[in-house]
Amino acid sequence: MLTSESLHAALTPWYRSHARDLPWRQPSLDAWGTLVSEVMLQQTQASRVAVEIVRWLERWPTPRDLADAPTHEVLRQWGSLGYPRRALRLQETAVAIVERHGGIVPRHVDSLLALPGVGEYTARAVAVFHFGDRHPVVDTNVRRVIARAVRGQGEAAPAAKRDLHEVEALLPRDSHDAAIVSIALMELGALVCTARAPQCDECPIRSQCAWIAAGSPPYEGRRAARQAKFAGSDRQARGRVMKALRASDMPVPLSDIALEWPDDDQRARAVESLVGDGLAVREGDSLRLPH
DNA sequence: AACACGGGGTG
DNA sequence: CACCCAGTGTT
Repeated sequence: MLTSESLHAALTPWYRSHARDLPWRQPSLDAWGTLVSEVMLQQTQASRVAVEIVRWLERWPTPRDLADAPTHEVLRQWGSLGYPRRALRLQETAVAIVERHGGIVPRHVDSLLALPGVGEYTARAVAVFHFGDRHPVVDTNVRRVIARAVRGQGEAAPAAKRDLHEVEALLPRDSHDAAIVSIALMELGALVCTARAPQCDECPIRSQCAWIAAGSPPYEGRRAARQAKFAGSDRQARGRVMKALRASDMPVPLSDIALEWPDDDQRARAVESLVGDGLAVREGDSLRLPH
């Protein structure tokens, strides 16, 4: 049986001895650095973010710095981290923080949630990991650990609002202890209770795990949607166009873009959607990054 | 609730 | 090669 007390008791020493040394875990990191890290970590692996976050914060250490940067440089620096709309939203967030909060990252979840590109996960991650407030922080790792340890299921069901309440019920009363439980649940999901081949032998909550108790049965319930194939997709086409735009200091002729992605219909959709997203600007017969 | 949205790591 | 990744916004 797993309680908030037993969970905290098992996770705290495990986290202390197993936590990875990642840039966003430096106690000296400020709220802005934490926020930028969390945005980069949205759907991008920690190992890749660990490299880029350092360079990013050296270049734009404060919201004001990023707010004042040329957008084409922001998109170039974002590079191949993926989902470049995040870079646009991050700069918009920097502007919003300057305009609405005097350049200071807000502390409360509601204010954080109001920032572009900041959702349920990111808002709480900043409020908890930087400011030390008490909130459930639910990412894909936490959903999987809870699915197994509490519900005895091999994988997480599709994300839902109820996940927040389920995790909230497992948090210790003390906000500092609650923050440790949250970060440790995420680390456990990343290192031990993994999606593919969980290392149950190494797990600090093995004795409390409902999935182990049930004999580790295969998952029967409704699965979260699988991502569509990337190769040959519209997403890949967009990515290829963006890569060409990042590589050039000048507007890129559409005829050159055609060499990057020969399929006419798909290329047209990619260019159209990138322009619509504000990631690219048409200039005559060329395409360029926004200024 | 279901999709679109990058690109790379991993078994 | 299939699956997965510290999610968010839109429909």
